[in-house]
Amino acid sequence: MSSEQTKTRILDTTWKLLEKRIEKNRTSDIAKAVGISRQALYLHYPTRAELLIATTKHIDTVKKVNQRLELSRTAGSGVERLHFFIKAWGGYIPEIHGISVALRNMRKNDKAAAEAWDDRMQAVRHGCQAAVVAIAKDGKLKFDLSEQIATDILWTLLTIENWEKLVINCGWLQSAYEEKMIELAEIAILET
Amino acid sequence: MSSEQTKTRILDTTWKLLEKRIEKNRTSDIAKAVGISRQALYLHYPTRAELLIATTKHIDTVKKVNQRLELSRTAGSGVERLHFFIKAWGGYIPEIHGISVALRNMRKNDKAAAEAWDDRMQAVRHGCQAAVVAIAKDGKLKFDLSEQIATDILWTLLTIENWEKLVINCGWLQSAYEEKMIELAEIAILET
DNA sequence: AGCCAACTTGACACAGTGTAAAGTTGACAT
DNA sequence: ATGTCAACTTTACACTGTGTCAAGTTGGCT
Repeated sequence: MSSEQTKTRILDTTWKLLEKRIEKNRTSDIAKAVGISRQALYLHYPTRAELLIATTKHIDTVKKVNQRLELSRTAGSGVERLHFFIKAWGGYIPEIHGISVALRNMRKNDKAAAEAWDDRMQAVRHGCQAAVVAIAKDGKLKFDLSEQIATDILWTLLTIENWEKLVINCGWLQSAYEEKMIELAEIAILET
Repeated sequence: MSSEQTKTRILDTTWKLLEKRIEKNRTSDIAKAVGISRQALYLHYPTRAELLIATTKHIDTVKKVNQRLELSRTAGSGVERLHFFIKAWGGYIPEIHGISVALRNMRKNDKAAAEAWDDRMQAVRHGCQAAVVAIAKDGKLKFDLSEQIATDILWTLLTIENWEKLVINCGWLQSAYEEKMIELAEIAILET
């Protein structure tokens, strides 16, 4: 078994494991699920944080997140761009929810995990900002909002935590979440 | 030193400790700060979760949270009630932020902590619901929103996580947070 | 035959929580 | 003044999960 093959198996297994049962996250559980020893796992990913970060990147590659977000870049208007972005990111959240919980839970203890999480959130913020800038260019941004404040609001609305609250706690359908988020984002930052 | 006096000292110290430095949360740190041995701490609060939960209740008592929320109950209109509630709860978040971080961090491992946290969030939800019901009674609720959906939205807007994002991450002033939340809540659930 | 990469087994260090047990101290009751 | 009791101390240890260390196995390649 080549090192690369095993690494891929590890990432796929970690992904699947985190996707369903949120418990049984320990390195020993993951190793068992992959079918290798815990030490072999450490051979490939020296810390739990690195494993989770690699898994996140793996999911991004497989799910082609960049390609999804590409759509919003080609949008004609700022408002259209906002729609595409919310659908792309909002629709991506369910795919990364499992791993995001694991990564988030490590933040308090692990600096590397905290940085990886923050990086990801900054990437989302950039997406929000791009939509806001496009809207401002169209003259559609609410008159009393700076681009920064509008970005703050959009970024806050679109957190994974808010998705969790609405879809998991409140039982909203994914489609309802996406529609409502678009509606809320619009009334929050667009001039009517 | 009577047991009650010591318990109060423990709760006050835990409160102060969590208010500033978020690190140095360990039972040994708390005991040291109180000036007693770690075992004496366990004598009064047998688990960390119980200590944190007791601290939360202690803060509620000292800060008279019920009294604050009372105001919104005496409001004339539904909209007024919404304002009072957002100001009361939104203004309370900074007071409990430290302890809320600690309690939240325990959720994944500790059932008692998870329940205490969820209880608290349910209490907030009830406040949101009461405002929504009052607004609906005035005929001011958005026509396409059920009371439940409106409550979900309000509840989600007013999470501690969103406060953190805006006030801590984005650097908003507390006053800006409160004003913006009132504005957002209004445009999200009120019929214009 | 010899080598090397991928793996295994087993032991152990470390942090933080919680338990157990034996000893100290000071107030208060008789 | 003596005994008792509650509040506390010190010391030691169990447990979980992460990460380290070291020695051994296995199978393919040259």
